[in-house]
Amino acid sequence: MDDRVRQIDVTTMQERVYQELRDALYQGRFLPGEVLTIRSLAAALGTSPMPVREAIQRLVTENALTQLPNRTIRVAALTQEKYDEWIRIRCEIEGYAAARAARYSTPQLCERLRAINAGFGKAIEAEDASGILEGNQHFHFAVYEAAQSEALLKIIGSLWLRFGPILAFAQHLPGSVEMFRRGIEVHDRVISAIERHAGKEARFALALDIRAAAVWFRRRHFEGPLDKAPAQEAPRTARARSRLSSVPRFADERRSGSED
Amino acid sequence: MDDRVRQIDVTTMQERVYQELRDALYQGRFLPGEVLTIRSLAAALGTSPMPVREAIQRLVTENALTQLPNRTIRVAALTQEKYDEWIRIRCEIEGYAAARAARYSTPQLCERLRAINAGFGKAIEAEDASGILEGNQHFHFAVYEAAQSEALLKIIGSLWLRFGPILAFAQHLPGSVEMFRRGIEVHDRVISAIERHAGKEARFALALDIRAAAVWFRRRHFEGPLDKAPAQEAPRTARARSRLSSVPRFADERRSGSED
DNA sequence: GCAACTTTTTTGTGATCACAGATAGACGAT
DNA sequence: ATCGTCTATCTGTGATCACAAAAAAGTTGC
Repeated sequence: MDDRVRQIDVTTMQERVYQELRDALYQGRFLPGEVLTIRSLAAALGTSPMPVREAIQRLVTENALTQLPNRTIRVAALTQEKYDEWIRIRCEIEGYAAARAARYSTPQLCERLRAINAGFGKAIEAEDASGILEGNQHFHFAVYEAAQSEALLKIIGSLWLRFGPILAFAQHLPGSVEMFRRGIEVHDRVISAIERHAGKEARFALALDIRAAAVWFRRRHFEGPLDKAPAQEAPRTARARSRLSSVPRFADERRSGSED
Repeated sequence: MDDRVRQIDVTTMQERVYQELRDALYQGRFLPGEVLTIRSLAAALGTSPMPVREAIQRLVTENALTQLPNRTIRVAALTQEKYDEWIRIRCEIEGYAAARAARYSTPQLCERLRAINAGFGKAIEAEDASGILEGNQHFHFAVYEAAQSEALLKIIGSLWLRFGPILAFAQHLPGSVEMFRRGIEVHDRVISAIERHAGKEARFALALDIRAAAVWFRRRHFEGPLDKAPAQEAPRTARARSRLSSVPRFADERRSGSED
């Protein structure tokens, strides 16, 4: 009716705080284990503590933040066991999303995915660390959106939230570029499977992508030297058995007479 | 040190409010779509509005409650599409939990599951409506706990939260006893698969259990006459194809050239 | 110099207040 | 009788206050 004024933001303060904290976590602007205080965040955001505490509580229920018995709030820090646990869950759920994407796939979707993956490749060649992470996220969520399930997307979003602070480390680790470069091929596999409506293959390829990155990162992060510095030289090159045809598996998964 | 005093509850008010609301939702004490107001809940709980609003926000992020653009809070109501969507996700995630339970299964676990299922059967024969729901929940969560993944258990808990208000309807629908009686057999299948460490079978059987109940309920609830009364006579008996050997499927799942 | 104690500050939590938007009911004009 | 308006009430939201527990800093005694 009247275009002399623009639409303004009508969302609640709390919602905006929540989104801002969420973005910050996604992008790794907070370190794992870092302590957050309501008042200091409120000051930084320019609001009163009120919206902040509600936003924080929401993030605690999503497991993105942890509340110690002291009631101190920290950014969730993953032990190796928890890490493995969440990775397996991610493979399952995000694999399912990929399978559904394959069901609903269209030529337009595949074209879009290829374009995103090409951009991902460009960022890798340019060694643009944050661009790499962004491109990877972009690709994955393009697949998940194609699953056409709002509920699923929301669940996956809260899964990713846990890995944001950790991924921020990854970009500073040596060899990450080579790691992501291999990711391009796996992404291509995912696209190919989606294109052929091959749900099972899409699921497998996507789980492979998650697993490969997870195993790579786990080796540097958890099994490396125990210094505090997160970006030390990782001595081992360990290129053995990094062909894409076999799925890397965690230790306790070496077949126990069952298949899953 | 001093046993003249007992341990008291040191959790925060907000946490207790959250748990209480959660229990109420689980047990179907709130109707789907029911409007909740902070102040009236606070009065009913005997606290100030403060802890209530935080607890409510948490439940909103879990999708157990919905916040309309008016900012009114309602108990989440599922459309048929959303219902189907969530059921499929449940099959996937809870099926995965069953597969993991099969991996870690012990004779003690199977014994326990059989005992729980026997209790479930007793409640059915006694036509004890709330006992039936409780027994069913008990069985399912015993399986999920056996998956030995805290993270997974939490996710599943929030999935179930959405179905609490709906399940409360189910117990008043005619024919629910027969429905649950068939559930006993499926539970037995689940147990058998877990006992044999057959992950794939456990996953399948558990998904079957969810699907069978979901399809049954969907028919009465969404496809029935559109009167407001939730517990009217369901005219159709529709016993066709209710043998346990075939998985009931939703309309859009009749194979589209892909498998998932 | 170091340990134990005391004081001060900081932190999360709960209650209360203030306010704007929404809702419903009463009232009045047509 | 019906539609619109106006008012009174209710609801969620944000800010501020009050308080107890914890942490940090300072102080004292040996």
